[in-house]
Amino acid sequence: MPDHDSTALLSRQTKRRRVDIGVKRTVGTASAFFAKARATFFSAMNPQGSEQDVEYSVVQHADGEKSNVLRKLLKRANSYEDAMMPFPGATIISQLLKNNMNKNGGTEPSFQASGLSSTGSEVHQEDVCSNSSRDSPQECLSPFGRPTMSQFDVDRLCDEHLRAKRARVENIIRGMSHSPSVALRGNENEREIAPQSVSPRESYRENKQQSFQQLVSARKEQKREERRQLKQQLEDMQKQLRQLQEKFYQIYDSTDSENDEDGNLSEDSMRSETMDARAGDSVSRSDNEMCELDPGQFIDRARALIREQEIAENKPKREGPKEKEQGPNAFHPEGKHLAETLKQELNTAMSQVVDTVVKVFSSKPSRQLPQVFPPLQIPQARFAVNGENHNFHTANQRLQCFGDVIIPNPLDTFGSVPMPGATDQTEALPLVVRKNSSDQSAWAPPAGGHHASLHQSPLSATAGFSTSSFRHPFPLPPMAYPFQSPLGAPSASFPGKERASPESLDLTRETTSLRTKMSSHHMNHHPCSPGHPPSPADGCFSAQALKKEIKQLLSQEEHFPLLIQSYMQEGLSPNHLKKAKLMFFYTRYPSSNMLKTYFSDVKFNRCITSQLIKWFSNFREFYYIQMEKYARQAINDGVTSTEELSITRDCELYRALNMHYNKANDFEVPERFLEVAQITLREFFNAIIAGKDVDPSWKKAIYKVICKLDSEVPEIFKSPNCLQELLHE
DNA sequence: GAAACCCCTG
DNA sequence: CAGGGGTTTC
Repeated sequence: MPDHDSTALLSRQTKRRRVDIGVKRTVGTASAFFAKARATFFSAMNPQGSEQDVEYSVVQHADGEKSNVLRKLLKRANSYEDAMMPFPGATIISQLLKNNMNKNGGTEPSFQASGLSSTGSEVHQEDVCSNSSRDSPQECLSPFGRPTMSQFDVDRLCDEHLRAKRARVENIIRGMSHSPSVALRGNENEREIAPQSVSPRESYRENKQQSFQQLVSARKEQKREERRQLKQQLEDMQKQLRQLQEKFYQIYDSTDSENDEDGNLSEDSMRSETMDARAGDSVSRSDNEMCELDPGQFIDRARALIREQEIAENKPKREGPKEKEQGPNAFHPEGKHLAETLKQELNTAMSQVVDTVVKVFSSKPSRQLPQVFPPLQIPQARFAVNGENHNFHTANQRLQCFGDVIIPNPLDTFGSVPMPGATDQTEALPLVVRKNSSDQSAWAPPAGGHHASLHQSPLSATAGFSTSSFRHPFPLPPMAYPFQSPLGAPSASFPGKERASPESLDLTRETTSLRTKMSSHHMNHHPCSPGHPPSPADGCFSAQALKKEIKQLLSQEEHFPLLIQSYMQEGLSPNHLKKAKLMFFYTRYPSSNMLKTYFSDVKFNRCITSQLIKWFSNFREFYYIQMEKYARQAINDGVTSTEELSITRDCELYRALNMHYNKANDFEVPERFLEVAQITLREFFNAIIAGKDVDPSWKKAIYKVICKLDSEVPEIFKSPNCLQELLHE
């Protein structure tokens, strides 16, 4: 027997790994992480609702400003905390007292408007006062501008002030630990403590104010704590972003070492090519601003690139022809284009990460920010393109060039990013996680629209469009994330999904491979903007240009073996499974070398090999089970001669097999398979008739026969796109 | 002893 | 279809 199988050890090793790699766990952890961060974030930011409105209006409407979102958020977290705590020793109580005194002075129009901005020095004063008011009461009062009081007045006021303060402190404590109603009763008690300090009417007003202040204060304290947590989490995110940056530049350099010394240079050169003066200015300024903050700088860079891409998109007339001419031109050497494409793709993906992080914070509108914080529309804007959209092309290039391959995003190397649960993903993920047809419910975005399919195209998954990536803003690493293209049952499985994105029908027939439709579907249907119907332009791109670029890319393979290899799929997709099943019609016992030949788009490792072998092992298992079953059935039916056993395309056995390996029945089963099946059936029949089935290993003899009946698998199966070609025939 | 294979289970 | 335990083969 040839070495068909290597499952035992390999699978033992790899399967354990698969279990550890579980997507769900990663999703869940990341989800929890960011949900927490988001909650904390909003809690901390809510007090500044008005300012935030402005901020996120900018985020939504001015793409140019989006680049700074995260940095601003980080900055705000800091500045807000700074404003609240100008001095480490400033106690919350002293702030509360200060607020009360401001109230009494009638100088505080609103908490948000002036409470923070005007408190710096006053808080200090209050702090000093609370610590040393007996020694220098005037200092406490000086902010109120009454330096000419007599000593008696000063003493009296100070005394009153201290008593009132004590009462307020007690109230504050009560207020912090009781409901508002309870706090109100506490205020009433306070009147007994210091009834003589103010008139009943004033006292009532003051108490009212105080109760409000207590609520505000308690909330402030709570928010401060949350803010602290947020800050910590943001720091963690910064750290992760820094690592992303490193990886980014690492890849960046490797893809563009031709004319660039480092990532900055290459980026600058890119920018100079496509940016106009205005945008260039802002980006440069942005970059300068970000020099102090690495992750922020990184974010800005990624976003600036996106912006320049968008700017480029707005000039299709100028940019399109230019792109097309540059390929053949000497101005752009062979491969430069690919490098550019890859760079843009990298940048796009990076900014998706950033967008996703921001979106995590923005996805859950808070009470205070009901409408001013809509979901970002970045991805859609980015992919709502015309035929010249380079970015879209690059996205599709990957999908097209490698057919059903899951192209690991260059961000793969972010596997080292210490995301919780995101272990070193170098092996395949769960082989075929879901079935195409039976799992449709998983595809359809739930009513909410926010828990869209977990099955994303590699593009959308890594680009941060999807809920899945939404849950792990840092793209699920290398993740040979199964590309759920329903090629297996195109006609059957599509309608339901297409309903959600009918615009994908706009795709030109030329490129309407089902896979392309799927990719388009995914891109159009990212849940980032559930309430925003995708633009009809989303699915419209130039098939010609696409094909051209695909050819160009393919022709450059030999120049970029490493790049191409890095774009090879690290996992097996449902389409690979379907392909394997079709191949089973030709070969029941493929060697591992053969598998490597016919699955050349897969980056083979032990796991992949064993996985494929296991697939065929499972195919054989089903095959032989059917044979045995049918043979026994024939015997029971009174068949006595193998001559009576024949397999036609009408017989039950064939239908069962066809249903299993060719479910959609869109592949014409080769005649040879019928012959082999018939031989197998007769082998089983004869063995059973001869009573060999009493031997526990009686099937082995049959296996030995059948394994010699393998025939050549057609060359077309060596093509990564063989499914499209086969099914179009 | 490792690899290949078989068988069973979920 | 994946996983794992048991058995056989080399």
